[in-house]
Amino acid sequence: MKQVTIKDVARAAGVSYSTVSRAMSGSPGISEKTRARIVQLCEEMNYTANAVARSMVMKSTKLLGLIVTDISNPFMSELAYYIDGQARARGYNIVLCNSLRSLEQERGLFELMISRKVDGVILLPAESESYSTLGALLPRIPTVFLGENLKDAPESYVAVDNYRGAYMGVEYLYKLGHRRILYFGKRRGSSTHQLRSDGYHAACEAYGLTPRCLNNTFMSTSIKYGYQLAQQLFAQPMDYTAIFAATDTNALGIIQAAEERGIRIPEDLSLLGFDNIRDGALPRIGLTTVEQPKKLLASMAVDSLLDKIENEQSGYAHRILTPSVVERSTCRAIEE
Amino acid sequence: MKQVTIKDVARAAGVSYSTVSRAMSGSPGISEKTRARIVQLCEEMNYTANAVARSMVMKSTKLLGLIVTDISNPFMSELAYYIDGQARARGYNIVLCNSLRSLEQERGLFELMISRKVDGVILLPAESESYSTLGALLPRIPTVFLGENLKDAPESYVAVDNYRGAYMGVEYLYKLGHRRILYFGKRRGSSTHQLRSDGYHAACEAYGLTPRCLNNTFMSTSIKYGYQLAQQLFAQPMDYTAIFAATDTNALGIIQAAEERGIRIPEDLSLLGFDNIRDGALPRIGLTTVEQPKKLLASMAVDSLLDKIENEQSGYAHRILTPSVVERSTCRAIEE
DNA sequence: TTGAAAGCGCTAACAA
DNA sequence: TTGTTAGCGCTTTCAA
Repeated sequence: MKQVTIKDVARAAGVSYSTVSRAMSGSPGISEKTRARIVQLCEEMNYTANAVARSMVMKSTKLLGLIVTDISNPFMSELAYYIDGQARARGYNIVLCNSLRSLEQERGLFELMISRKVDGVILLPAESESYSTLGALLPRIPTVFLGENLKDAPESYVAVDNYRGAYMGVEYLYKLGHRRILYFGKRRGSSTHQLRSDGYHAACEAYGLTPRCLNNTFMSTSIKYGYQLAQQLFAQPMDYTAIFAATDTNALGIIQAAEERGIRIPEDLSLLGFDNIRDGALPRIGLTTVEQPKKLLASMAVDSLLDKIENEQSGYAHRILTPSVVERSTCRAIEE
Repeated sequence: MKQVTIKDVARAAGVSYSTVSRAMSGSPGISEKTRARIVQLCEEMNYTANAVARSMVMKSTKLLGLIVTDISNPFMSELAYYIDGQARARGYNIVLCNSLRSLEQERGLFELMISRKVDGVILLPAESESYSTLGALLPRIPTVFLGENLKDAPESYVAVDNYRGAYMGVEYLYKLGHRRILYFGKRRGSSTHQLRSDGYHAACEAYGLTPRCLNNTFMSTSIKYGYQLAQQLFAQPMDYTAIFAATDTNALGIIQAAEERGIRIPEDLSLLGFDNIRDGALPRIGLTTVEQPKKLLASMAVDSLLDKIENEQSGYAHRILTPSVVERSTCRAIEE
């Protein structure tokens, strides 16, 4: 396990170590002959440059921090997949951490990233409060927020237009003939949820519909909580023809509760989700939903961050992507 | 963005920088008074130790490489979640990479990990061939293979007992009354698949059943391929009462094809999976399956690796965990 | 209890 | 074209 260093190679080749460094890094000012000889020798000696030492000198680790709340969540793991691809294509690797949706943990991880000297961090925030919690830490390292809309905060973020997505969702259901649409699962403390809810209300107003909401009173969003909420809901008489779920995970919970209660989707009830997580595409589920373009979100986040890093831009950018409705089989047209 | 270094703090405190270092690292041989004063000053100055410089000196990055084939795969993202948790609890962070199930990529990533000087790597191999492809690289960095069974190779791994799991699966179906069980989706180039298939055959022999197999001829395993394979299968008359799918993803593809064909599960056909990915637990799916204990696999992989690193053990360990059957709703008892 | 100094492995400015 | 040398920010002997 003894590591071969640049010195060992230099000694063996009978040159100085700057020559070896030049040969390896492809810098100019070295004869092709020497370079070839040295590169060859490096192979033979199993020499691999020490990236830590290089980071030290270059003041760049070529590492990006990725802080997510929970990598086992399919929405986040899909984002992570694309982020890694894009980052690697540009010569960076990813240090991954889970904040467990705790502001405290998140802050600790952020400090860790600073001390690890990653070149920048992509943050899928634990809550919309994250921005203020992180406060003084933010200027110390290039950061882009992903997924959460920070409104006009002076910090880079990329997110989908949640307001518009919700608006489009209502529009879609309206055109299918639905007039009584329940909005399901809004959670406090998330600007994403707030915007979606606002979009829903605006669309209702525009189409002359009476808004009706069932909020999520739990701390986070998951299939389980969606299920529990839906159980309460279905205990009451059903005075709506469609449910617009704040997230796909909520929708999945609704499906489960409906199943148990003998409510058929979409025959008795139409269901629309938001996010387009992969599970929604599964057989027997076929969830119709508002899509977040995950690949695009990921690559824009990386590009946005690298712009900041490589061009040392001190400004910030807000990028808002447009969602779209993905039709599958949980919504149907009705005549009322 | 100018970084505050230990020197700045030392200057401000009017002490040498070794004193600051001692104060921060909690080493002995420094008066409580000075320590308190310096710690206080560090806070005020926003000093954060540079982990890269420390790695340089300590010859340890406190970083673990995690190479998976595809983090968006739910089985792997769940493992990654637990791995991060366990690693962080022990003071390490994770550098995540996707090999895209390419041996070539995987090798490149492995070299990258060596050059990044991560303290060790956890590898979810692209293929069973990975072990030999990596060959000469393996001795250069502590590694543990996760998920794939390396038989008696002199390298650490932790995996589930795939042979036994398959055996148990057949046993389970047998007790439900099934006598004609089709094994579905074995893929070449994976020792995991080979062992499961062997277990299936052994159990058939033990119970006097005639083995019957449909192999996956694609390069990898996914819902899509499972679906295509199942389409072919269902074009033929059905002379079996249960399918044992090599993986849950295969099973999900089967469900889809069955759905389209009007084959009811479990009324017309029982279906058993393997892995217990989270999607299987979804409403309307309720896949009965052989479970891999993911949390345990993850923490054993981390512990196994850290043992190797921290105790500088040069040996290796093989850890095989026992799977179990998770009953949900895709299998039923029959009388034949 | 504290300070001085060496050195981790590398890059780059400057000399030769 | 190549070599010499000064750091990068830190930890850790060894002396004081």
